[in-house]
Amino acid sequence: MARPIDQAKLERIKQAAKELVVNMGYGGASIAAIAKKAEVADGYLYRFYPSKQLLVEDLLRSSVHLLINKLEGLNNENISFRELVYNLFEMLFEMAKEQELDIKFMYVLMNDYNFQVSSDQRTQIRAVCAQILTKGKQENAMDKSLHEEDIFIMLIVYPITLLNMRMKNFFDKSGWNTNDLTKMVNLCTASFLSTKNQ
Amino acid sequence: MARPIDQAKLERIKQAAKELVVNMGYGGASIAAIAKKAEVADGYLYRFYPSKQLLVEDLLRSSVHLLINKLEGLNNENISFRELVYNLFEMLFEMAKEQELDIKFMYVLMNDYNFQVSSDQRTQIRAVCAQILTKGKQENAMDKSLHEEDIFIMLIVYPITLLNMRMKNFFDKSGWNTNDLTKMVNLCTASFLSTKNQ
Amino acid sequence: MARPIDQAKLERIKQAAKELVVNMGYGGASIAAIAKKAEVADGYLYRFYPSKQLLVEDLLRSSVHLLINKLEGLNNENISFRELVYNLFEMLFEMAKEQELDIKFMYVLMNDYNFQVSSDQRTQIRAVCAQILTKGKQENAMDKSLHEEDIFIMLIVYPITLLNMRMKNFFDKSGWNTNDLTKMVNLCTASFLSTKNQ
Amino acid sequence: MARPIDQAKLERIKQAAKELVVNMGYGGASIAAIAKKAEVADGYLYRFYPSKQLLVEDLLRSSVHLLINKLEGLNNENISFRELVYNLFEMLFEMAKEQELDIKFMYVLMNDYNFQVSSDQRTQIRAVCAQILTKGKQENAMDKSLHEEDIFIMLIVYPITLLNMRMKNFFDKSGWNTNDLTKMVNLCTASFLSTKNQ
DNA sequence: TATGAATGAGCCTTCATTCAT
DNA sequence: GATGAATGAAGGCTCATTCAT
Repeated sequence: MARPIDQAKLERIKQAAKELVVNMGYGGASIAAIAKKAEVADGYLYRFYPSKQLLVEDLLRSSVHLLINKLEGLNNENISFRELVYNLFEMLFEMAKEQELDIKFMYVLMNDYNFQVSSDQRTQIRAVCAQILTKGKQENAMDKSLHEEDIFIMLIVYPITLLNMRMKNFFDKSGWNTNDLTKMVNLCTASFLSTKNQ
Repeated sequence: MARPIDQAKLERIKQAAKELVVNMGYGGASIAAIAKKAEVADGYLYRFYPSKQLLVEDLLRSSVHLLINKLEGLNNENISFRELVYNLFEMLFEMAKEQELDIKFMYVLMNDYNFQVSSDQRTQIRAVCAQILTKGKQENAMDKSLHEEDIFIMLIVYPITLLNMRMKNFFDKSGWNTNDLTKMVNLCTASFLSTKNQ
Repeated sequence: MARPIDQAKLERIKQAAKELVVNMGYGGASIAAIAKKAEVADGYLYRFYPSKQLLVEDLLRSSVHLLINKLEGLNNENISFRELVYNLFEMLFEMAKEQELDIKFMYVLMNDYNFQVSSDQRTQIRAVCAQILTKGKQENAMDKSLHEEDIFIMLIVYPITLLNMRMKNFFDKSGWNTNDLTKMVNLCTASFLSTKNQ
Repeated sequence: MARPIDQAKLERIKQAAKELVVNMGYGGASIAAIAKKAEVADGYLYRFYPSKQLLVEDLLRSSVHLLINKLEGLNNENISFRELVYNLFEMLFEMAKEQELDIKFMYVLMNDYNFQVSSDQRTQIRAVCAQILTKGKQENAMDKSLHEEDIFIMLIVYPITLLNMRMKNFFDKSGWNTNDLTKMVNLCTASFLSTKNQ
């Protein structure tokens, strides 16, 4: 009977919040700025979220959720370990293009003092890393001494960091191509065979 | 005459600012809190810095400067590439203990959106990475295809990230020891030999 | 046709508003809270009242109206002055039990700075007080020097204040009984004979 | 070395707060309005009080403290019970002229939903009332059945209510004089002899 | 008729910065 | 030089009110 919630508005709020957090940091993403960018009334986002903190937490959760889903999808495919790494990096490359905002957003918040990936999502991530670790060891593609955190760093942090360095032009390089992809896969898989070659 | 006193106060201000930024985030480190911790009047730091932003920028610059110096020092020693990596990581491990504040401070600010490593320091870092790259290639310890940014990521970002994961207890691991050191050196040097082993 | 439904809803709104004003204060009684408690849409009450202020004013008017009615009823009975006082206090005691809400509501709003008993109701109250005054003087139950406001204070403000002190547990007393009633009547009627006994 | 706190500013803040609470109610006394009236920067009062609530609580406490002091002073004088009542009312009459704001302020807040006289001050008030009660009974000026709360209502609430009615022109009467004083003393003392005369 | 989505003014509060002393 | 009193812009958030449906 009343007019229905305009989902587009909520979507614009989320989008605006993400963009502003990415471009100005959490502090720079003021409620007023978000509302203005979303072309929405100042206090409107409080219809959906009880606080700015929780809005951003929810967005982080969504972005991480997206990543976890893709990760789990890849992990369930019946492919070799090397292919897994390749597909994973390829997926991240694509995300960095098609969901650039999500990648940047995660990058910014994973390192922000006020935020943390929630403990249940951390558990999920850890579980995937553990499965990958097992698979890698079974295929002899991975040194016995490695731990989940090594997987996490090399398969997630490493590519995301590199992509962000490129996006920020940290070393006068920007963009990426198939060569980068191959090189990174090589570097990564080589790292996992560490002790074998010492 | 009054100089020594001033310097001590300035030093206290810097220390207080670092500690508060590390422990409370940039937003949580209010001028009033910094001044109180430094036992100095609220407005006093404006004798040295025109704004809070510039104070913190200066501190970041100092911390990065310290890191660059150590990096250059290591690079000038007449040692093998593997030893270089070992010494570098060892140095970072020690910094993480003895200058935990600097490590954390850099970590917090390198990813904060309001701050950036200055372009001249970025150039310096790049230069050191380039030298290390050259050395590594000369010694056949490094694949031809590698680039300065790979050096940077594997030699700087990787260990700092891991140390921070441990400090933040991301995967229920905290602290680090010599085993970690060896493992990391192995992983890192192996990664640099990537294509060789494919 | 739809009228009965409307009336029920309006009644629920009024009741909810009263309860919330009494329990949370004017500020705490938000339109949203009132609407929710009344199980009615947020904007619905604007069909009946142009503003929250006017809604509450109307409720105050009703409560005062109820009181005035009872007052006038008592005054028209053919009883002695002392009986009048007794019946009046008894009536207030009962109201405080059966229409606790109205008593509290009046108490809260009569002293709230945003509200005032309307001047016509003030006139009515004054008229009743004047009649009681006349009756009292005729029966020699009341000193010549007394004025309508003395009637008002002793017959209305005094018992309501006492009831509220009891309800608020101001002096570790709560509740009231027939003893209190008799005592109050005594105190009140005695006060009206003031100069006689000096 | 720094400029000293301008006590006049703090005083202006208190005064402005009191005036606005009295004239607009707690809700109407916005921080911005208080600051403007006090000719002081918006957030300045937070140097002295941690919140608006606590500012007003402090002011209430001061006003009540003033009243309690005067009450205790009167109670310690070696005078008859009737003189005590007379002096007390006279004192309130004077307060209502010279500290009109304090009287009004107390009146408004004692009935405001968000405030209460603190429990220690309530204890003090009760103690004074108890002493007066004892004195009155010793002098046979007071019925045995009376309680502290009767003292409080007749000696404090009654005159303050009347003064406020006059100040608000509730019944087209304003101001007060010696006649009122005498009349009120009579009424009050008579009320305390209630059962004697039944 | 009745709903509740949407608005935006205004609230309390914080804090970097200025400047009189 | 050094202090800290004082400022005021901006922040997050609430809520009475409007109006499309």
